[in-house]
Amino acid sequence: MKYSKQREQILEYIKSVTSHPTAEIVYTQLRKKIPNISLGTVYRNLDRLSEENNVVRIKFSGAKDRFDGNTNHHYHAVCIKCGEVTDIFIDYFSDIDKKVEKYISSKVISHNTIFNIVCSKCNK
Amino acid sequence: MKYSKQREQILEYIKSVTSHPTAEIVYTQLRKKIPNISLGTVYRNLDRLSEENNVVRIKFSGAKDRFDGNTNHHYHAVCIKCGEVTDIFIDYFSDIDKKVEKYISSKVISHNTIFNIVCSKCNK
DNA sequence: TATAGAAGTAGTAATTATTACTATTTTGAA
DNA sequence: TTCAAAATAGTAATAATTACTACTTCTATA
Repeated sequence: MKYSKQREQILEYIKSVTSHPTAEIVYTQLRKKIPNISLGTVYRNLDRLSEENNVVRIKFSGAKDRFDGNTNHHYHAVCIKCGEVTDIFIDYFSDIDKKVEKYISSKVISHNTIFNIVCSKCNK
Repeated sequence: MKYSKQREQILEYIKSVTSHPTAEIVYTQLRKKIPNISLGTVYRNLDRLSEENNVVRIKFSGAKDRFDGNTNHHYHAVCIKCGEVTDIFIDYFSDIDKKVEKYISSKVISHNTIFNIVCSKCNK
């Protein structure tokens, strides 16, 4: 993989925030520094960076993909009112994989869980 | 809600299978009975049926939505090789919601979990 | 039973998120 | 320095779904 200024800046931006931005948000933010960067470049690089586990792609059902610079395992919670995504730093629930494995008698590789919450702001 | 032959047939089909079909699969199947049914009608009715909890919409990350005629709570497992979706009839893990609730001190409404597996066919 | 108008449909166009394409530019090993 | 491989900008294409519109079907009521 050859160096590029665009990819460096994309990674730097993703690592600097905890807001789980979409590709489009990354694009509009980076245009402040690299005015003629293209949306395709952002998509392509986020793709490659997540392939190489430098960022995490969070696929939400029915919504744009979001990206997370924190590659340590954690869960995500999404507010059903405002859509904000919060990190949940708790251990991986390996016991539920075992339970399911027993049920289907096939290998369980992993699980993806999103918690639907009402965030403190929206609860007022 | 007014009766329609199309909606009746869509519901009947969904209730008769356990294959978790996509809207498009429902469409191609129903064309055998109602040759000029339109894809938009299938989408609209699956939408309404799931709004009214007569069917369950399963939103997979990065894949087409699938529909399930079984409205009793259960989990789903998807084979990472062939994409087949299997029902997992085990109790809802309410304890993990409580754990997360404690962590974020906001109300947890529910969680959505998909298990990534290798099905028995693909394991050979 | 006839009918009016609300709700539903078929067929098509539009939208949204993402990926693909292409001509040009950048990178880095020799 | 050079030059081919890899990356980019800008645009076109794709895929899933939703929206629109003219026509059809239901069904409550006269």
